[in-house]
Amino acid sequence: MTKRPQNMTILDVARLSGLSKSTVSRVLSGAPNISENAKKKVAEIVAETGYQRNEIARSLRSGRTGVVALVIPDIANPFWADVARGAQDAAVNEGTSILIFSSDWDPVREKQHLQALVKSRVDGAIINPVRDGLEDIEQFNLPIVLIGSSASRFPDMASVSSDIEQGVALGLDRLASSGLGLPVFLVGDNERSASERFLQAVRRWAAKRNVDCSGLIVENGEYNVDGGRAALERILATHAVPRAVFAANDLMALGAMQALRNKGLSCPDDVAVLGFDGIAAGEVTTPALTTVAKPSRQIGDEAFRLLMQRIEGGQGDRMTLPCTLYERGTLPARVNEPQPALMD
Amino acid sequence: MTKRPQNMTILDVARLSGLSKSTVSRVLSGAPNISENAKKKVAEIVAETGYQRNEIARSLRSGRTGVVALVIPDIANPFWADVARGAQDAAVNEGTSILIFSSDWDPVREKQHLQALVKSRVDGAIINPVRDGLEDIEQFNLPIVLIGSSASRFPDMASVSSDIEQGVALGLDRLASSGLGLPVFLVGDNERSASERFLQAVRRWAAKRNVDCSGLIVENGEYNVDGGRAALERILATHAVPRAVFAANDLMALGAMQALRNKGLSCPDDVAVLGFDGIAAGEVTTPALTTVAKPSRQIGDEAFRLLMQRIEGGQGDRMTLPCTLYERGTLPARVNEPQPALMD
DNA sequence: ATGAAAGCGCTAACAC
DNA sequence: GTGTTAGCGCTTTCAT
Repeated sequence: MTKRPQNMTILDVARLSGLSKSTVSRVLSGAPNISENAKKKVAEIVAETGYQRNEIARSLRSGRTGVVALVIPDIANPFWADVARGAQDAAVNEGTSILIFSSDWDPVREKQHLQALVKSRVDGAIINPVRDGLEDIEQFNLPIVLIGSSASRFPDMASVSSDIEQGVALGLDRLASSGLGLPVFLVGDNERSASERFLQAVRRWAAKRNVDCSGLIVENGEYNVDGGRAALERILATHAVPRAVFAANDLMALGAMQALRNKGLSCPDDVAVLGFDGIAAGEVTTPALTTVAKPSRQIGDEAFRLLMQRIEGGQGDRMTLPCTLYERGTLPARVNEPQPALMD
Repeated sequence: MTKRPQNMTILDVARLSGLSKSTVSRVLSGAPNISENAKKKVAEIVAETGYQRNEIARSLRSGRTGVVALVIPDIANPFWADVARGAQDAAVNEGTSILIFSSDWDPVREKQHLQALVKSRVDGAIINPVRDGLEDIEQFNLPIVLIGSSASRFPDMASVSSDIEQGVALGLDRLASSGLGLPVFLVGDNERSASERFLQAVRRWAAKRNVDCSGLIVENGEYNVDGGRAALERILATHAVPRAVFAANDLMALGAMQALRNKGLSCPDDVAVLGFDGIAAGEVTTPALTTVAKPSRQIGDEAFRLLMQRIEGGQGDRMTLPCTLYERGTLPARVNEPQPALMD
């Protein structure tokens, strides 16, 4: 009966192999200048006993834990789950684990998480800040990569975000190509800065295309299906039926479709709906949701890579990934020539 | 300019407060028999410097990391994301962090994760095993709580799962109450044991209700929307159009709805569809998916609690949570009296 | 009530 | 190439 691997220390391996602690340690970390004999001996003992290095002790010396944190608003939201998946996949190959924190759009919760995270001594963190409260974390000079639209507010930090401006233009041009005018807009209200950036992109697009956007109809709502439904219902109650709805995220777009159905309005014949995210749930509705897709997995993937660079002492820059259009069934066919893409 | 909290040690606090290392440590861990003066002094210094205990060093001594692992097939699958959310919420309150591993239905991946997890010296793990390979982990006598249907294969381990048998009966009774006969079944094939349990429950129900189930039509498919669509398409190609489809999970049920639509079949008038999971995406389809819902968040929540009990040295038992029916739009109205519930 | 000292399991100088 | 030794930051006897 050999010792439980759990309780074996490097000292036991040393004794069993007739070598010293340090030599065993060297073999285990693949240091150069080790005799074949030592390597073999250690390998034997390890195989025999199932010994595993205690990573905690290693961490204590090296200061690195092999764990990074991912702080997102809601793991149960498909978009964020996809981002997590991307980061996760990238991390596995590096032998790194990911600690996921859902802040649930709650700044207090987020703060708790941030504290928990520096306490856990993670090597770095990928963060989508709910609000602007990054001050607490900045002082710990922990390697950080920002994701999402708040990146623009911290110009000196590494970040990866999707190109909202390009995405909005993509969507608005597509709407225009169906001969629809400016749509009404549904934006989330627990992601203020994201909404602002979205609307700003709309105005910029209008300016470039010489479209009058003085009478923009915008409704806020919670960042979920019910929020989208309620938001469109409010618009329907107070305005003429719009020709098109552009939601700043897919969940709200799905809600908008429900609101239309409830009113007996047909989509896309009466009202066109355009989403923003590209979540899988948009494929299963009738009609399927046409949407501007953010590269969610890629965002997670690139953010992780950037973070690793930063951890390794590199600079890690800012990255903007383009959006693409998932053409499905909630827009009418095109009637105009597609516009040339907007360039800055 | 005070020292960076990151580099401050308990020794610095000791020096600054004129106390000894040990006393400071005692104050910090709330030990009894400390003078008010010492408490005050330490509190001051901590407030002043922002000192934080190094959890890694603590872990090294105490053997506990304050981190638990959650191993699930796919974080991007809404059902599992919900489970994760439940566990997460429970963990926050306990000051515990959760390491999430997606095995992607891949036993090799899972094995990697399991190793990574014992290396990280987590305090315990909540696991939904892809296949039967739990041998590797059992030897580490790490506190473990199983979730999902495989729990039944490890009768001596703590577990929480949903009551498949009751859920299946619930669904089948509901189908029967609409005057529909036995449905065709769509089950996932990368979750063998779950599928078996599901079908077994079907047979048990048939026996209890005196229904002939000799000619059961069952089709396997990947555990996702496309898998469900393809599976039903295969059935449609080789059999008469069934009156009802019962999918072992919601994603496949959604796929089934797509297959029907593609064939020009109406749901629920031509074919009824019943799902199993209760994911949010089922609410947004037209018609919305009627489904037997597993208590996903609660599963995560209870699993975490059980795990904590086990970590604290308790036994932690086995727990089975009932399913409920989300009555939505993919079944025709009831025509028969509801059957009395099945009892064992 | 507090201090001194001995480790937790490992790595990294520093010797030889 | 390998062994010796001194910590990493903390908790916990054991004294006092």
